Amino acid sequence: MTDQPPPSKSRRAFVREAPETRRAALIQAALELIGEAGYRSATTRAIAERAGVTLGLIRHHFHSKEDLISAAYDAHMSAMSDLSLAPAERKDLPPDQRLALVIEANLTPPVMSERNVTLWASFIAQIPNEPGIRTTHDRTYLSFRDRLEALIAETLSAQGRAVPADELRRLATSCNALIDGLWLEGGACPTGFAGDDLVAMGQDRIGVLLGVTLNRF
Amino acid sequence: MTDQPPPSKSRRAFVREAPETRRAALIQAALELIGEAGYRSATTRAIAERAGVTLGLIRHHFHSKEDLISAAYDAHMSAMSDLSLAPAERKDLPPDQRLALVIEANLTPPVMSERNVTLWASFIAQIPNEPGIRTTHDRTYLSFRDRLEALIAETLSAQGRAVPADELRRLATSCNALIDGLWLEGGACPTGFAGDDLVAMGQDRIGVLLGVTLNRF
DNA sequence: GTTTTTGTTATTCAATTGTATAATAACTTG
DNA sequence: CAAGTTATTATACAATTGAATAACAAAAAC
Repeated sequence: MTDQPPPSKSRRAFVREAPETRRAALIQAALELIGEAGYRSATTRAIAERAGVTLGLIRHHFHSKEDLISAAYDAHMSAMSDLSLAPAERKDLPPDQRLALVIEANLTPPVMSERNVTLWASFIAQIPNEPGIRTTHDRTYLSFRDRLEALIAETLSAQGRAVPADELRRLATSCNALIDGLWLEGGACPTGFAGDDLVAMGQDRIGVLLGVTLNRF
Repeated sequence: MTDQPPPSKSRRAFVREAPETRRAALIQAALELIGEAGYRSATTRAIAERAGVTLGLIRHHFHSKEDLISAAYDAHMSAMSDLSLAPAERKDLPPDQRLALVIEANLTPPVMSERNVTLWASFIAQIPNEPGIRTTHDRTYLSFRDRLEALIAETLSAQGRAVPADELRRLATSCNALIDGLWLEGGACPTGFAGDDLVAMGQDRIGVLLGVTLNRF
């Protein structure tokens, strides 16, 4: 069927792909490897093999391995933010229900997973080495908190409640911390919590912090 | 003053130390290096140099580098637990004040620091590689949560309130998550929060979750 | 004081890593 | 269809790594 037409001297057959395609494939390969077996397993050779290419392509499409890792961190955090904040855009739902869905998305797969905790920890641990990682971290963290803050403001406003800006900021920071902490516990101890236990806890406690009822939708 | 009596053939002078001393020195050296510049910088040679010995000693006092890293993680988590839970033992103080002090200890240096976040993330990222790391993580996590749960129970009980065991467990899990999340944010964004802002937030929000007043001691 | 023990140094080794360079071929352009 | 572009492969290289081994000496045992 798919017999390889032996080229002149047994050189591996290949297809030219668009740079964006190859970059995306290399990024995905790096994320898979780090998520599966940690940062150490993501060598240039392993990444290239996972992406179905040879080692040299990394240097061709990225300035260095460090550059690839930074790009992978950026892509991963963007994807996770989009996944967990997707319910916030559903304008057909009331804000309190959207908030409950955002919490649920954060505390269920695929956002909450052992793989993602490993990935996240691997990148955080690289902060002292690569300045690009810190920049991306700060940007994505503030972006998520701001969008969560907006959703909280909407929720409170819909109930006729108004809070000062600084108090709103503290509320968002605390709720963000609670979500992060539960996400971490669920991902690091995958067997420690039953079913939607963490989701119920998250919705319930954030409801208490905000003075609203979020669960039981 | 301290001229070295040149040994027979320019071999480095040394002093024999007790195994526990050397083990502790190597562990501390590893923790310093990982905390300063991440896991990658903690090579066997760098650890030995930091500890003031030569490379071969690691294999003499530990079965492997992996064994040293596991021991370092264990020692570090124990030290942090002791630091942050020390106020819980002060029987001269009422439980609500002890709880407030535990929260404060968790959200101020030396427990909350960029170095410690880097350290913690580095170890978590090693979980897929070394099974010993996961064991230590689960043990220290559950130990901290249990002791926090006991302190919460004491606090509520002192106010004449009793909660079912399962609800108490959820309360402890949520409070632990909130503390972890704030600790993480403070350590990862050292410039993002002013003074005791995080401490006030932690005490205030956990007070809300428990229905007690913890701040302003 | 002599012997024994073992903590410690010094050196070597095989494996792996990220990167660099040259050769090649797939696709594009005209 | 011919020439040019560049994505891709193949190979090499210098540096680093964790580990292994042998030589040595400091302290203990006798």
